[in-house]
Amino acid sequence: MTLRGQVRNAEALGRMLQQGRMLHGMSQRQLAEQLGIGQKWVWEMEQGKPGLLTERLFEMLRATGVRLYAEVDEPEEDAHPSELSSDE
Amino acid sequence: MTLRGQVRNAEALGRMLQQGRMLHGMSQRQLAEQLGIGQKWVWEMEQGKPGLLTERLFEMLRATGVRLYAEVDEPEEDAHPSELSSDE
DNA sequence: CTGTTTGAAGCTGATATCGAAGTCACATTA
DNA sequence: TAATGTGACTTCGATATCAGCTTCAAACAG
Repeated sequence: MTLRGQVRNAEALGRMLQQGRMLHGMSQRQLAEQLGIGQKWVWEMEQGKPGLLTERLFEMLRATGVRLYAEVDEPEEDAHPSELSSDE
Repeated sequence: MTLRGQVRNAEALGRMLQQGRMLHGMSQRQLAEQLGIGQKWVWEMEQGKPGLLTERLFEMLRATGVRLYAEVDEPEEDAHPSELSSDE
Protein backbone atom coordinates (compact mmCIF):
# COMPACT_ATOMS: atom_id res chain seq x y z
CA MET A 1 0.00 0.00 0.00
CA THR A 2 1.39 3.36 -1.02
CA LEU A 3 0.10 6.81 -0.26
CA ARG A 4 0.91 9.65 -2.64
CA GLY A 5 0.25 13.36 -2.70
CA GLN A 6 1.49 16.68 -3.94
CA VAL A 7 3.08 18.87 -1.30
CA ARG A 8 2.15 22.49 -1.88
CA ASN A 9 2.57 23.80 1.63
CA ALA A 10 3.57 22.96 5.16
CA GLU A 11 0.15 21.56 5.99
CA ALA A 12 0.27 18.97 3.21
CA LEU A 13 3.77 18.00 4.19
CA GLY A 14 2.72 17.60 7.80
CA ARG A 15 -0.13 15.33 6.82
CA MET A 16 2.17 13.07 4.83
CA LEU A 17 4.64 12.87 7.70
CA GLN A 18 1.84 12.02 10.09
CA GLN A 19 0.69 9.25 7.76
CA GLY A 20 4.23 7.92 7.60
CA ARG A 21 4.63 7.96 11.35
CA MET A 22 1.33 6.21 11.95
CA LEU A 23 2.06 3.55 9.35
CA HIS A 24 5.17 2.77 11.36
CA GLY A 25 3.10 2.52 14.52
CA MET A 26 5.05 5.24 16.29
CA SER A 27 3.80 7.86 18.70
CA GLN A 28 4.98 11.47 18.49
CA ARG A 29 7.09 10.90 21.60
CA GLN A 30 8.68 7.74 20.20
CA LEU A 31 9.59 9.43 16.93
CA ALA A 32 10.91 12.48 18.73
CA GLU A 33 13.12 10.36 20.97
CA GLN A 34 14.42 8.41 18.00
CA LEU A 35 15.40 11.65 16.30
CA GLY A 36 16.76 13.19 19.48
CA ILE A 37 14.34 16.09 19.29
CA GLY A 38 11.36 17.27 21.25
CA GLN A 39 7.83 15.96 20.86
CA LYS A 40 6.66 19.49 20.30
CA TRP A 41 8.64 19.66 17.11
CA VAL A 42 6.97 16.53 15.71
CA TRP A 43 3.61 17.92 16.60
CA GLU A 44 4.35 21.31 15.05
CA MET A 45 5.68 19.69 11.89
CA GLU A 46 2.54 17.58 11.53
CA GLN A 47 0.36 20.60 12.24
CA GLY A 48 2.01 22.39 9.33
CA LYS A 49 3.88 25.08 11.22
CA PRO A 50 5.84 26.84 8.50
CA GLY A 51 8.93 28.04 10.33
CA LEU A 52 10.83 24.80 10.84
CA LEU A 53 14.31 23.73 9.85
CA THR A 54 14.75 21.66 6.70
CA GLU A 55 17.50 19.77 8.49
CA ARG A 56 15.00 18.19 10.86
CA LEU A 57 12.57 17.77 8.02
CA PHE A 58 14.86 15.42 6.13
CA GLU A 59 15.63 13.45 9.28
CA MET A 60 11.93 13.04 9.87
CA LEU A 61 11.37 12.04 6.25
CA ARG A 62 13.92 9.25 6.61
CA ALA A 63 12.56 8.10 9.97
CA THR A 64 8.99 7.93 8.71
CA GLY A 65 9.88 6.40 5.34
CA VAL A 66 8.35 9.28 3.43
CA ARG A 67 10.03 9.88 0.07
CA LEU A 68 10.07 13.26 -1.62
CA TYR A 69 10.16 13.98 -5.34
CA ALA A 70 10.67 17.29 -7.12
CA GLU A 71 9.53 18.20 -10.59
CA VAL A 72 10.03 21.34 -12.63
CA ASP A 73 9.30 22.24 -16.24
CA GLU A 74 10.22 25.13 -18.44
CA PRO A 75 7.89 28.10 -18.73
CA GLU A 76 6.26 28.93 -22.07
CA GLU A 77 8.90 30.40 -24.36
CA ASP A 78 6.74 31.26 -27.39
CA ALA A 79 4.85 33.91 -25.46
CA HIS A 80 6.48 36.92 -23.85
CA PRO A 81 7.85 35.73 -20.53
CA SER A 82 7.88 39.24 -19.15
CA GLU A 83 4.76 38.77 -17.04
CA LEU A 84 4.68 37.06 -13.70
CA SER A 85 3.13 33.63 -13.48
CA SER A 86 -0.45 33.90 -12.39
CA ASP A 87 -0.78 30.81 -10.20
CA GLU A 88 -0.63 32.36 -6.77
CA MET B 1 10.58 19.57 -20.99
CA THR B 2 10.31 18.42 -17.43
CA LEU B 3 13.05 17.67 -14.94
CA ARG B 4 12.38 15.13 -12.21
CA GLY B 5 14.32 13.80 -9.27
CA GLN B 6 14.05 12.28 -5.86
CA VAL B 7 14.87 14.63 -3.02
CA ARG B 8 16.76 12.75 -0.31
CA ASN B 9 18.58 15.66 1.28
CA ALA B 10 19.11 19.40 1.26
CA GLU B 11 21.66 19.23 -1.56
CA ALA B 12 19.24 17.53 -3.95
CA LEU B 13 16.54 20.01 -3.06
CA GLY B 14 18.90 22.90 -3.66
CA ARG B 15 19.82 21.59 -7.08
CA MET B 16 16.18 21.34 -8.10
CA LEU B 17 15.47 24.86 -6.89
CA GLN B 18 18.45 26.15 -8.80
CA GLN B 19 17.23 24.42 -11.94
CA GLY B 20 13.81 25.96 -11.45
CA ARG B 21 15.20 29.43 -10.94
CA MET B 22 17.46 29.22 -13.99
CA LEU B 23 14.65 27.88 -16.16
CA HIS B 24 12.73 31.01 -15.26
CA GLY B 25 15.72 33.14 -16.21
CA MET B 26 16.05 34.72 -12.79
CA SER B 27 19.17 35.69 -10.90
CA GLN B 28 19.57 34.96 -7.22
CA ARG B 29 19.07 38.64 -6.46
CA GLN B 30 15.91 38.85 -8.56
CA LEU B 31 14.39 35.83 -6.88
CA ALA B 32 15.37 37.07 -3.45
CA GLU B 33 13.81 40.47 -4.07
CA GLN B 34 10.63 38.89 -5.40
CA LEU B 35 10.36 36.83 -2.21
CA GLY B 36 11.38 39.68 0.05
CA ILE B 37 14.36 37.78 1.41
CA GLY B 38 18.12 38.06 1.16
CA GLN B 39 20.17 36.91 -1.81
CA LYS B 40 22.41 34.96 0.51
CA TRP B 41 19.48 32.84 1.60
CA VAL B 42 18.78 31.82 -1.99
CA TRP B 43 22.41 30.92 -2.45
CA GLU B 44 22.51 28.92 0.78
CA MET B 45 19.32 27.08 -0.13
CA GLU B 46 20.73 26.15 -3.52
CA GLN B 47 23.99 25.06 -1.92
CA GLY B 48 22.06 22.67 0.28
CA LYS B 49 22.54 24.30 3.67
CA PRO B 50 20.44 22.14 5.98
CA GLY B 51 19.36 24.56 8.67
CA LEU B 52 16.84 26.66 6.77
CA LEU B 53 13.21 27.40 7.44
CA THR B 54 10.57 25.46 5.50
CA GLU B 55 8.49 28.63 5.39
CA ARG B 56 10.85 30.21 2.88
CA LEU B 57 11.27 26.90 1.15
CA PHE B 58 7.65 26.71 0.06
CA GLU B 59 7.70 30.32 -1.11
CA MET B 60 10.76 29.53 -3.17
CA LEU B 61 9.15 26.38 -4.57
CA ARG B 62 6.20 28.43 -5.80
CA ALA B 63 8.37 31.17 -7.24
CA THR B 64 10.58 28.74 -9.12
CA GLY B 65 7.73 26.54 -10.30
CA VAL B 66 9.16 23.47 -8.62
CA ARG B 67 6.50 20.98 -7.54
CA LEU B 68 7.00 18.60 -4.65
CA TYR B 69 5.46 15.15 -4.23
CA ALA B 70 5.50 12.89 -1.19
CA GLU B 71 5.12 9.13 -1.17
CA VAL B 72 4.98 6.67 1.70
CA ASP B 73 4.31 2.96 1.98
CA GLU B 74 3.97 0.54 4.85
CA PRO B 75 7.23 -0.80 6.28
CA GLU B 76 8.26 -4.46 6.20
CA GLU B 77 6.95 -6.17 9.31
CA ASP B 78 9.32 -9.16 9.29
CA ALA B 79 12.59 -7.20 9.37
CA HIS B 80 13.87 -4.41 11.53
CA PRO B 81 14.51 -1.10 9.76
CA SER B 82 17.33 -0.38 12.19
CA GLU B 83 20.07 0.27 9.64
CA LEU B 84 20.82 3.69 8.30
CA SER B 85 20.38 4.44 4.65
CA SER B 86 23.74 4.13 2.92
CA ASP B 87 23.78 7.41 1.03
CA GLU B 88 25.33 9.62 3.63
C1' DC C 1 39.03 51.71 -18.58
C1' DT C 2 34.57 52.21 -16.33
C1' DG C 3 30.22 50.49 -15.09
C1' DT C 4 26.98 46.72 -14.43
C1' DT C 5 25.53 42.11 -13.21
C1' DT C 6 26.44 37.70 -11.63
C1' DG C 7 27.43 34.08 -7.81
C1' DA C 8 30.04 33.60 -3.59
C1' DA C 9 30.85 34.93 1.02
C1' DG C 10 31.82 37.64 5.68
C1' DC C 11 29.82 40.35 9.56
C1' DT C 12 26.24 42.10 12.85
C1' DG C 13 22.08 42.29 15.41
C1' DA C 14 17.10 41.11 16.21
C1' DT C 15 14.22 37.56 16.10
C1' DA C 16 12.48 32.95 16.69
C1' DT C 17 13.42 28.04 16.55
C1' DC C 18 13.81 24.16 19.28
C1' DG C 19 14.81 20.97 23.29
C1' DA C 20 13.51 20.31 27.85
C1' DA C 21 10.04 19.95 30.90
C1' DG C 22 5.62 20.32 32.23
C1' DT C 23 0.27 20.56 31.87
C1' DC C 24 -4.26 19.06 30.27
C1' DA C 25 -8.24 16.16 28.52
C1' DC C 26 -9.27 11.82 26.93
C1' DA C 27 -8.97 6.91 26.37
C1' DT C 28 -7.72 2.41 27.95
C1' DT C 29 -6.43 -0.64 31.26
C1' DA C 30 -6.55 -2.94 35.98
C1' DT D 1 -10.33 4.52 41.78
C1' DA D 2 -5.58 5.03 39.92
C1' DA D 3 -2.04 4.43 36.54
C1' DT D 4 -0.51 4.75 31.85
C1' DG D 5 -0.21 6.57 27.10
C1' DT D 6 -1.81 9.51 23.64
C1' DG D 7 -2.09 14.22 21.04
C1' DA D 8 -2.44 19.04 22.08
C1' DC D 9 -0.27 22.87 24.02
C1' DT D 10 2.46 26.09 27.38
C1' DT D 11 6.62 28.48 29.26
C1' DC D 12 11.58 29.17 29.47
C1' DG D 13 16.18 29.90 27.85
C1' DA D 14 20.31 29.10 24.69
C1' DT D 15 21.31 28.95 20.23
C1' DA D 16 21.35 30.12 15.40
C1' DT D 17 18.73 31.68 11.42
C1' DC D 18 18.17 35.39 8.52
C1' DA D 19 17.91 40.15 6.36
C1' DG D 20 20.70 43.83 5.51
C1' DC D 21 24.83 45.36 4.11
C1' DT D 22 29.17 44.91 2.21
C1' DT D 23 32.94 42.86 -0.37
C1' DC D 24 35.13 40.26 -4.09
C1' DA D 25 36.30 38.17 -8.77
C1' DA D 26 34.74 37.28 -13.23
C1' DA D 27 32.15 38.21 -17.29
C1' DC D 28 30.36 41.46 -20.38
C1' DA D 29 29.07 45.95 -22.52
C1' DG D 30 29.92 50.67 -23.58
